[in-house]
Amino acid sequence: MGTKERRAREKEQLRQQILVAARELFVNEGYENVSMRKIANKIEYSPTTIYLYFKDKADLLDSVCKETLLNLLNTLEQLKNDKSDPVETLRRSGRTYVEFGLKYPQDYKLTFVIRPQFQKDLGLQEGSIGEKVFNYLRETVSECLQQKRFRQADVETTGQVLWSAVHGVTLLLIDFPDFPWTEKDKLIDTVIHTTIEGLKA
Amino acid sequence: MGTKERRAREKEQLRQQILVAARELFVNEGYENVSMRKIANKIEYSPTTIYLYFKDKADLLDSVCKETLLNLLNTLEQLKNDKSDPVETLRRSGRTYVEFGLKYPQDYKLTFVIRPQFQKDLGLQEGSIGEKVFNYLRETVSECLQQKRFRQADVETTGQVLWSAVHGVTLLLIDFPDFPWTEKDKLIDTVIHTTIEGLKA
DNA sequence: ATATAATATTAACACTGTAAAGTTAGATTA
DNA sequence: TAATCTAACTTTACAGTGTTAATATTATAT
Repeated sequence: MGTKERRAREKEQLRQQILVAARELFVNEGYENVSMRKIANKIEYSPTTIYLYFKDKADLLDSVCKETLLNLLNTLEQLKNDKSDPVETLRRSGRTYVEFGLKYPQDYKLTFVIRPQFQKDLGLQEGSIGEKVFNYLRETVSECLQQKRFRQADVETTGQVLWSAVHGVTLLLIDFPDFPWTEKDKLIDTVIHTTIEGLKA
Repeated sequence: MGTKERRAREKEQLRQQILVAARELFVNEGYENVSMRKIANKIEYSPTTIYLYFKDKADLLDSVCKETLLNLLNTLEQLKNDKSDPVETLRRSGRTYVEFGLKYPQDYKLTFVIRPQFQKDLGLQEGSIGEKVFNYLRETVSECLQQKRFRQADVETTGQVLWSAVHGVTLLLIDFPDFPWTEKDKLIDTVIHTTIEGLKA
């Protein structure tokens, strides 16, 4: 009598299907240019079916972003395996973060710019994936501080400074692709290097 | 026979009226939540009248943003009057930039996040106000480098690193108001201080 | 076979940006 | 002064939007 389970599985499958279609469209055409009808068309269901699986369009965005954050978290955590120099880990985490943003620029903007606009009060609350990502940063920074590799400072502020730097350069590179940037890799490296040197000083 | 001039003046007046209404609505309700009809209502004209003055909604956004940039430029250039320490000027410019963003958060997002999305290929091209703002940064950085206050580096990269830092912290503070930030002023100061120290190292 | 529950669809509402055509008032010319 | 022209503005219309309520369909359990 596993029909219930099968149904639940099927239901979850369609949910995923919607999510996949939504992400693909959001990423390629931008959140605002994607209509519920477009998503529905893609999965060959009627538009209103989506509302049986997601509260509204913002909820759909929310779910897509959570996936993105999970993705980012996994990508970052792979770095922590080798127990080398924490400062080096931090540097590589920074690079990985920016590269993640540039590899999936629309995903990045969806998650870190557009979503906050729609989901007020999303303060990376407890248990959220966003919080886990920031915790990763906390831990890495914490090690650097414990090993006295940085000037004395609190973990929170230090983490936030680093986040600011990588967030800033990522968004600028995404949003102003035609600006006469310094060679991209050089810029990213310099941003991270400068910030880390600044934290030592 | 100054009727022609009067008419031109009246026309410009209405243009300004539209711009003022648009800015006010964009800033209070967000670009996406403002319809042409809302703007039209506010100025008590029919919606399509706006199209006699602006190509479309994105053009309206564009004009609002140009004003914002001019505003920012003026705010920054007031700092350059006192010919004190260039590093100090840079530090104060950074603070002023972030404060500007936090004082008019919607304006800031409109200009530095939303506009680029709508106006592809806007690379702060020659003669643009955006370019002038970056030129301000170039000059200030240049002085610091000439006076050997920073480690040897090129003006462009250095400017871009600074921009990344202030842009990053500004947007994070705007977009995640509920995140458990370090005390705001402390964070801003630390971001700028860290970056500048990093440039010295 | 029938009742029940789950799932999907149709129709509708109040909006959106904007193009095209129509109107009106004021200036220019005859 | 009367006719014409022109610039400014409005009306109407279209194709699209997110979303709700009512309806229909399908699959399961009795």
